[in-house]
Amino acid sequence: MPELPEVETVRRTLEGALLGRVVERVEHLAPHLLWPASVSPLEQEVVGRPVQGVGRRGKFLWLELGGRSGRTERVLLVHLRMTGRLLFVPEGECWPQAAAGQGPIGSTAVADGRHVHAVLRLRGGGHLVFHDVRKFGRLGVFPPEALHSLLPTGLDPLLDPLDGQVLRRRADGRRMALKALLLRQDIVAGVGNIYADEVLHRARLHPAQPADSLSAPQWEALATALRAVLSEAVALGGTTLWDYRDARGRPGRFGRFLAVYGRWGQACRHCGTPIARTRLAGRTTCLCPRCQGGGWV
DNA sequence: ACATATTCCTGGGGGC
DNA sequence: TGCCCCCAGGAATATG
Repeated sequence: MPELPEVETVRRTLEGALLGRVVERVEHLAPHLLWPASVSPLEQEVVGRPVQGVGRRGKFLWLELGGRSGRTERVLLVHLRMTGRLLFVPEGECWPQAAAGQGPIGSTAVADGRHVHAVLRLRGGGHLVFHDVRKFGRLGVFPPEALHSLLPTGLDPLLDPLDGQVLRRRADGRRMALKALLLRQDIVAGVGNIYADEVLHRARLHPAQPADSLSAPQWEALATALRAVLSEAVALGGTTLWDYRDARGRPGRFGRFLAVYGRWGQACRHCGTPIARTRLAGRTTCLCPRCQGGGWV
């Protein structure tokens, strides 16, 4: 599922493909896709505007759309949630095939274009396609000054300065389990279920450990693990377990370096102990009982 | 103020 | 083979 590294990979792919391109037409727009607060009608708000930039914060992604003033006059804000894909389809390719992606995983059941919920046709050829099997993804147009109120307030580990002290201040004495803390977008923005488990394993911290029980070195280890794991994942184009594809239909390559997520029953790469699976904060949670020991439930 | 449950949605897998 | 049920989860919302 797209978390920070996957969204950042999509952002980079789109930046390379869309800068300077002008939206010519909007097609196949499904009403359920729209954020209720989106400026409408969407087509009127985006047509004729050039893409001036592609931004990201946490798991949110946006296209900066220009206008007569030369400045960014609108943003097209996107959240992919569980199975959303933003796909750039160059001139000459057709979008149902591009949505299917390549490779062995997730390449079935989406080849017919059933799950395409919006298409932005670009002047001079090519499309931007929003594809989403589970329809959780959202998209909307907003004035750029509205962006700050829509984005998550948490620290983005790859955009904001982050160390142990900053993280501890953000946690603000909360007693909640570390896993639940990492999933909160108003504390750390961009971490989802996979990277929460990976980061905690890297930091040698138990997912159930209460946040208010961490020592200063443990906060430091957590901050370091957040920056390290997320940037390593970005460098490999993110993780594809099932559905994720970048904006050119390519799967991520970080999956084979996962330490714990999806590896229950297999040996911990660090100590050989079988990886355990449990349920925490309502989520499947994977950990090494030895590396991340400490007696927490 | 915190924690847990529910909702949205579909495809895939297990069980019978 | 074909049902039925459950599971996966990001984030908003509701309830305890």
